Amino acid sequence: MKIFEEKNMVVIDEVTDFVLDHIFDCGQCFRWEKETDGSYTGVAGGQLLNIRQEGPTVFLDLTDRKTYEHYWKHYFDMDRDYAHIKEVLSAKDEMVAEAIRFGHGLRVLNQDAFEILITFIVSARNSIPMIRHTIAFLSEQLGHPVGEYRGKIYYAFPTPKSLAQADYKLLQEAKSAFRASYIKDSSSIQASGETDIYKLKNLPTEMAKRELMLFPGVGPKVADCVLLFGLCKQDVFPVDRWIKRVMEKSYMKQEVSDLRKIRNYALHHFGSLSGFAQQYLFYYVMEHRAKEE
DNA sequence: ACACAGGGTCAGC
DNA sequence: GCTGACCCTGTG
Repeated sequence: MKIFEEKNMVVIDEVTDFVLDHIFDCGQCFRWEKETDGSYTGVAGGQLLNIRQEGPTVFLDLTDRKTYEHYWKHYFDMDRDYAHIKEVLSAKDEMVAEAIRFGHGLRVLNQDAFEILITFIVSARNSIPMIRHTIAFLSEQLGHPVGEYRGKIYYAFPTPKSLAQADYKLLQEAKSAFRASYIKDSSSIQASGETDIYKLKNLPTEMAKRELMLFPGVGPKVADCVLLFGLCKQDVFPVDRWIKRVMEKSYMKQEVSDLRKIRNYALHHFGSLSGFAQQYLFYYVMEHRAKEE
């Protein structure tokens, strides 16, 4: 992997195990939009970025390499050896091996923990297009502008304080529906400092999970997503309705109503790489769901 | 038209 | 431990 600056771009050459379509389409993030030229534009950590890929070469629309080194490098998890992860997981079973062949360029992004908390509270009993809509609306209404790109203004994700103080009317306009009070109350907890979600990164996974589930609207599944996508914990296995189906069908060979049993089965099977396995499997089943039967 | 499902969680038994 | 309700939108 080589990194250099060229024509006001930061260029990463000879990248491996990296495909933008897999990364942005696998359901871990909701704020990247695909442009007509195939590039993606989005906001993370209060920063605007346009990024595109031509085979093994990735172009980031940044004037300064330091911005990459300081923020985006970690965001895209560039220091991790995905070839090794894929090799270890593929040896576990044929189902995950197939999912990895399909989503071979997937990476688990290191996203902002508070943004992930609110986003996955919104995700409960919701559809992906509606989640994207609600998060975009809240950012436009409550987030501060971070820049303009191709004539469009982009906004940061709202702060805990701004969401805690938001009118219910606005949260209704955002179509957050019955999740409005969860958004407000969870944001209040973070804003008041009653619990600092960012400090949970330093706790063991199980302890951090218990703390997360004290936020209203956060159950076992959302907590696992916050741990995986926002707190750098990979020994988790978020079980949603899609993962439930693939685990019942391809692994446990029976219907399982207790989601904890599915989670424990997967954690035992995939070990410390469970979070990566979950993402490969989720992306695979989501992209194949329409074709079944 | 209208039932049903969509990255679950919570309150009430 | 189970069960139903939850708000709203897209789909057949």
